[in-house]
Amino acid sequence: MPELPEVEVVRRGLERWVVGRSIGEAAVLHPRSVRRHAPGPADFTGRLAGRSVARARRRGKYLWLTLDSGDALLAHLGMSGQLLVQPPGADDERHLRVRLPLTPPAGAPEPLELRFVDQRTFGHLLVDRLVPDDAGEGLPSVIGHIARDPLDPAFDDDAFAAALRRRRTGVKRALLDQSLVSGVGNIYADEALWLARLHWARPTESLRRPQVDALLAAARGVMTEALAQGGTSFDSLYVNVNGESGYFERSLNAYGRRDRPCGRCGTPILRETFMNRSSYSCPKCQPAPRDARF
DNA sequence: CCGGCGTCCTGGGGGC
DNA sequence: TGCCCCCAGGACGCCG
Repeated sequence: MPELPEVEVVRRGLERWVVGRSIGEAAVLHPRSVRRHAPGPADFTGRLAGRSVARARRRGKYLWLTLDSGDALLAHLGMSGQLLVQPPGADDERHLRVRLPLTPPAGAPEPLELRFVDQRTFGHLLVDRLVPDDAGEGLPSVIGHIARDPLDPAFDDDAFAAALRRRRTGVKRALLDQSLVSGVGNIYADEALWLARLHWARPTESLRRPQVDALLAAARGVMTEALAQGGTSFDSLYVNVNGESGYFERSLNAYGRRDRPCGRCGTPILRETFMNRSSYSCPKCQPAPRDARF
């Protein structure tokens, strides 16, 4: 499940392997993977052909390649998406959805392919115009509503705290709302809440500023640590986004740990269903509020 | 306008 | 052994 750290690892891989190359004739092997490209697969392919890649950028879980046309190739990996850089002769992956030939810059050694592989097709690619954002930088128009993420230097803690307390909902639902703060998914939400000793159903309007600060610090800490561990595996030709950064095996305190002892107090971790997904928490360190909001 | 629910999708695993 | 159901969940459309 790629969240911010995994997507950032992919972005770094794209920066290394794709920036400076040109895209050839793309092949859309599964139309669902470009379903958000409204003009359809042929237009998708046409707007990429011959364009060179200038930058690899990211906001939250979205990442995009800026093109010399003023467009961006925007990607969301969903639950199971991968972007792989392969030699053109490599066997097709079982769930290969889109193939993007990369022509080398003059004098560069070998041709490559960028491949979008996605078992469950929750992810997608699209080509979109870049429009200026609030800082005057280019942002794909369709993600104008996506907030900055906690690792973005321009993330505004004060504005976040104020917006959070204006909400009338539970704190985990707010953390997962990408228009409020981006990049946080189910795993890092549970980990950040455990670190900040907050229950997922805690009403946002009842959070005091020190608790908001603790929550942000926890989210930043857990994502920075995951990034440090995941960032070690992208120096091969493969852009690593298997969603298992090694972080998961060693360092999770709450997520997926049902009935296992809390690392602080030993109380068995509780699994509850919320928003059609699992929430893991320590019932002692993160007691449910009386005025729980879901 | 905003909160919150339903929906999309596939492979792995458990139960019988 | 095979079948069926459940589970994983990000983001958007839509409803109240």
